[in-house]
Amino acid sequence: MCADRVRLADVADRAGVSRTTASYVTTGRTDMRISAEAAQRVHSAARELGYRPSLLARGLRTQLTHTIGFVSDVIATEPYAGALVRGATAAALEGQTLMLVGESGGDPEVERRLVQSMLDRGVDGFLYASMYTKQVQLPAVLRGHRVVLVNCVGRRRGPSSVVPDEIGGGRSAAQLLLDAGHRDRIVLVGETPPDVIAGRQRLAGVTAALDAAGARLAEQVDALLWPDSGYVTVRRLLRRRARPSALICLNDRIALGAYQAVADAGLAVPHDISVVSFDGSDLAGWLRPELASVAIPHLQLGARGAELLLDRELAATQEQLPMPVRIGASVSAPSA
Amino acid sequence: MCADRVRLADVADRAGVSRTTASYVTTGRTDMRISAEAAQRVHSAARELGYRPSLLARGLRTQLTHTIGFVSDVIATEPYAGALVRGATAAALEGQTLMLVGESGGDPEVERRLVQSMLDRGVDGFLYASMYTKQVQLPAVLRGHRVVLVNCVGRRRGPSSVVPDEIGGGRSAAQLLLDAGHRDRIVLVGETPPDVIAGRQRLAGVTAALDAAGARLAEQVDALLWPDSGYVTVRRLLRRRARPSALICLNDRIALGAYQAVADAGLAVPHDISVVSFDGSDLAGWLRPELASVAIPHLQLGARGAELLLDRELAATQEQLPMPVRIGASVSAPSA
DNA sequence: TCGAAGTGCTGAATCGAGTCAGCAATGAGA
DNA sequence: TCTCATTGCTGACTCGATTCAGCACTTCGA
Repeated sequence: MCADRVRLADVADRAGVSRTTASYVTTGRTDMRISAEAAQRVHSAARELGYRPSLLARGLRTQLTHTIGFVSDVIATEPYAGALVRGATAAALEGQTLMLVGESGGDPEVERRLVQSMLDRGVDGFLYASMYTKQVQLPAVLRGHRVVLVNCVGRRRGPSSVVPDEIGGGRSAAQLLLDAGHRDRIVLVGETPPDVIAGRQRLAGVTAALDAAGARLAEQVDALLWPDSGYVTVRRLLRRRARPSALICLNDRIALGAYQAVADAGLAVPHDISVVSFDGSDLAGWLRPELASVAIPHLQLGARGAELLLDRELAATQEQLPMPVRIGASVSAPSA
Repeated sequence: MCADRVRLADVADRAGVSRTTASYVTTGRTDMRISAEAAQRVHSAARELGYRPSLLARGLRTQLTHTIGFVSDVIATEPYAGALVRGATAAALEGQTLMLVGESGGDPEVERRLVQSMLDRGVDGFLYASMYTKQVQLPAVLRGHRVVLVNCVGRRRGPSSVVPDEIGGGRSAAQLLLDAGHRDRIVLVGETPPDVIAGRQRLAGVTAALDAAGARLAEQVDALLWPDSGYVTVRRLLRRRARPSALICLNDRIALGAYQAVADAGLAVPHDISVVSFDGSDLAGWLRPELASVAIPHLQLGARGAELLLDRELAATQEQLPMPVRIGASVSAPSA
């Protein structure tokens, strides 16, 4: 590319030392004895020439490229999950490391090619992320390599993983409603399929918090994780004789549908019905009234994942990050 | 990393040829004469051993790493722009190339470090993207390297660039309203600062299309590109004696604010007022009625940018991609 | 005065490929 | 029989770093 790259040899020449000495100085090794004067000369030469070591050459020798791979199923479809990538790149950069990004779209064959391509480039490790917190089967190509799972967990005691504390999140959501005085007319809206951990754990957290307070979940109604499904489901709920006093929606898009259904029914949030939700996406802040939502800490998930991966000794840990509550005006005391 | 990597030497040994011959066969060079039989033996050996060339070593020699760098100001804040990254990685992968991703957050110093780090890793070129279509000053470190600007343009005849056809997009938006019968009570909502090309060109396209049809833009009112600003602005608009018959919002979030203001005023979209917008984000599909929106082709921008970059001969071209119209139910004939 | 220990540095090998110049065998033509 | 291409292949160097073993020189104690 740039033919006139400054090499270590150039620095050595200018400093009047051997390449060996120059190498020891630039890499900051102290186990070899170098006079302070010589070290100084090398440093000056490097600065004057604008020397930057070729990480290709260095990586070839040291088997360390200071580059990691980020492999996920889908990034773009989950609009706000870009924050996960962002957190990871930022934390990686902090550790002088860059990130190769790839998306499989859920296709195992694409995933295999992707991982192989990254290995060909000598990556130091992998972040393996999924967009919904779920249990995954680590692909065979990744076995034997440094991997940190982000937003997903392996089957057995596999590699390290970082996930949101969904149970705690569920508790927080329930607590918001309990604090406002809701007791037994609370409905959870959203499906909880077996492989998606998030839903089941949130449900568990909600139930636990309600039980502990002597309250109870009136019902769980299924809904796909999209606005129109939330709309249809909540509209049906509101037509019943006994209207819920509060809804816990499994994500902000369902909550958007719920808002629309509530408005259609001539009711108002939170006066007639309170709503809390999960995601903590921008959308929550755009709705009127602002939606109270238990946030998925995307940025922190990515950042912590990268930190764990770059950590010298990678003990197999399963970390849970807190889900902060995004406060909103969508909760008030139950009416009627 | 994995100590037991299969090297070219292993393949050569197994095939009973020299490393040179093995190299010529695996890289598919034909200018050196190799018997079909020997080539066959090398291919078999490579397949049997599962040989994958080290792109580190190859890159060191050939100055080609099949890796590109993606540098942008902000990715995560623009939720749907992740599609841009996705399009770019997909197109790059198509060309056997992976992408290093970095975000400067708008800080020139971070940007410089980022670019340098990528250069240290021997990237073959750069995609330099911004999240709003604007004019940028190419950072000094990038000068002299292969660069394609994505969603932004340089000052003079600089490197190649790919941007949406914002003028055409403006035309499309206006045409939607013209077709529905709107003439002279159309208001454009959103600010058009000098450095953001998108806004100014959309305005130009809208005006051109209206003029051509003998219609005219009643007014342009400033609003920040967020829902609450849109809400406040549109609410003020609706209180006037002469209500607009249609709004052209500069993005979907402003349109969301507009929807809220319309509902608050006891009016309905599109019966009392039509709305078209720009972005074509998921949000447009979530609103009721669905929002007609002129889409930013994020996926195509990224993909085309990567294609241009990987193209052997990189002539300096300025490409404009069409902005497809996302149809919706937010437009109807003017009432009153 | 001599050897041992310590100091400061360097030559040459290595990582895993690509690449150039040239060598040995074969066959064709004079 | 003696060139002279042509065919098929290989040895040795290179990319730009890291790293090990060891060399020359001083200093110090006996």
